[in-house]
Amino acid sequence: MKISQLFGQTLRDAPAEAEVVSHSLLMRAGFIRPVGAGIFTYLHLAKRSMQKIEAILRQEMDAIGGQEISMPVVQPADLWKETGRWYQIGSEMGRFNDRNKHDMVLAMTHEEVVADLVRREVQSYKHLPRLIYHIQTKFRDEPRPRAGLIRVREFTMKDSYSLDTDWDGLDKQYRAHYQAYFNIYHRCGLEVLAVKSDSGMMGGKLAHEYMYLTPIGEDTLIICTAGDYSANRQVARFQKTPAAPEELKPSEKVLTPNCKSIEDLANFLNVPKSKTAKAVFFMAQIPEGEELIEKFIFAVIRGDMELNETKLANAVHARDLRPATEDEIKAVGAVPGFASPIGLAGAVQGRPQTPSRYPGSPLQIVLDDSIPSSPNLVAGANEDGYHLLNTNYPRDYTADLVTDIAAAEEGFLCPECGHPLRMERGVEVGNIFKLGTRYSDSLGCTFLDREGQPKPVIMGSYGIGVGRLLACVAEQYHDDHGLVWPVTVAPYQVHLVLLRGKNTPQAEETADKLYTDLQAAGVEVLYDDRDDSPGVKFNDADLIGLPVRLTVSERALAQGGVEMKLRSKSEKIIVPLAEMLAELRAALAALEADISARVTRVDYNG
RNA sequence: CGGGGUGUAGCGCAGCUGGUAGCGCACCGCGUUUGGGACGCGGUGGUCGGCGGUUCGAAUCCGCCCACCCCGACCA
Repeated sequence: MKISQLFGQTLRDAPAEAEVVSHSLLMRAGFIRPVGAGIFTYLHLAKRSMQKIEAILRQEMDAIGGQEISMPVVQPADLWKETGRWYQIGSEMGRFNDRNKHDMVLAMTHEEVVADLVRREVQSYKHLPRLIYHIQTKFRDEPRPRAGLIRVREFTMKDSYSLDTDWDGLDKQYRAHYQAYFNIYHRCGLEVLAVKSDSGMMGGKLAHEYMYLTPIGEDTLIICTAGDYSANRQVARFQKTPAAPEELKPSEKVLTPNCKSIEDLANFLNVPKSKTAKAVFFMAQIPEGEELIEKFIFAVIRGDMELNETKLANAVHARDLRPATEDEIKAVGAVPGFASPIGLAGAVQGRPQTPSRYPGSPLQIVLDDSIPSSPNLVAGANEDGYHLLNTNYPRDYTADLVTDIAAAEEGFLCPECGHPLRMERGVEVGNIFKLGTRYSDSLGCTFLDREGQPKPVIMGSYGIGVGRLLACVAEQYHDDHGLVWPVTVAPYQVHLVLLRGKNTPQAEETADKLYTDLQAAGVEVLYDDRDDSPGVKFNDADLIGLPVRLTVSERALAQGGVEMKLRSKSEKIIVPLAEMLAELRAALAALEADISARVTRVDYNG
């Protein structure tokens, strides 16, 4: 491609809204252009890079037995009604009516269509296992698109779906993806970490997210400093510091004016926060059969820890969780700032464990598992200005559920080895899910086993966002002058710069010939044949960031050849024309070898 | 959805004590330049986000709306 012919141009200044470096550089280098919030046009350079990534995706998917298909972006809503997600998913799903007023869905993922396909095609265990995948556009009406290609509304994703007769088969395909995904990222030069994650709206059993660690990431990760454990903070476990055993003391009401926070309370009573119980209130939407029931969730956690909403939502099987309003808190008989389960109807000893006849919403009391093992805690008295000393579970109150609902923090201890945990930010560049029978059950994907018995197909789903991956590579590979693409992702391999001589046409003729010769030899060349000054051309070359730069000029020819320079290095060498192709191939091969060396076996962290 | 911010030429910005819009870059033409974003001369390009109001007169003041960005909520 000649730059003089290239559609679009580089920008000297990035648009003011581009805050993260990948967004800014991809804009300036002429890779992407915004169309709307979270919606981009990919210009030729970006398109080529994405095609490189897609080729890697195809190779790695094919290598683990995948077969590529293509499923539609526009789908009838009926399928989504069958799985219930039409109702579960909120406004992030693009919906519209076709001309016959039928509800239609813009694909935000493809489980429904896959499952529908599977129930039509798979009848026998002989049809399994299979792995199908496609690379397709998806639309999610994200509440807040941001950071250029990192979080967009319309994007291209590779998603694959494994189909198995049993859980061992799923595990096998899951592990195959686990490694294949590392291969994909490593071949793109990207350093990632696989962490255990919440299975969220996908449902399912086990999930990993692949994280590119960066401060601009939206996810918070908990990572063991000794390397034993890593997880998304949403599901991260940790070792809770046990409370010292004590005799249970009788509870006692004390005046605690204006002590509405744990901080105030601990200071006022001069006790550590770990000797207090903190109450947090939510309204949860919980599916019961066909219906959604709203429940008041009364969560209690030791005062030295914070509540983890994802853990709580999972514990009560809530579809949606929001903080309760002050009125809703009062309606269950609790006093905000001075609340505890003690004395609440439904929490009193001897009462039924699942109170439902309460004014307002049904009440569910959930204790963090730190509470039963911590004696003599200070808790609210449900009376303005008063707390109770020495409250003890289950002596003083009951709960519906005791489980881990605590949020991991920097410095907490690793659940595996006890070393301190650290927190990092990351961008999720892919994920793998053991779906199990979530979609097989709701859409009726069954096969007949050897005994002729119907069994549900066991599914897994696995996704990688192509544009986000590209953006993360740009985040990892750039310098002050621009992008520095890994050779495997670069839109072209070589940036050929012509500096026209003022006296003779020799440089131009040489560059033109080199351009056609390299192309004929199968080298991908971007040829800067423009009539611009050297500064402009070099700066653009640095900005676009192709791995190898060749400069044809009178000066270089006078020195006996063409100048070759790697984008990632500062050294320049003069290569005689006769050796150019061989030298170039060697340089590219060396770059490829650097990448290949990164593609290694990764231990499965299940 | 809550909080904050910004909308003036393709991009970056000024103009905002009201008087019919400007700078740099980019772009077009001519000439000079040619190894790190060159220079001269001459040009093109804007319903000042939209609608309504105040006023003799609105980019500027007021109201409503929209878009975009940031923080949070949310998020396979």
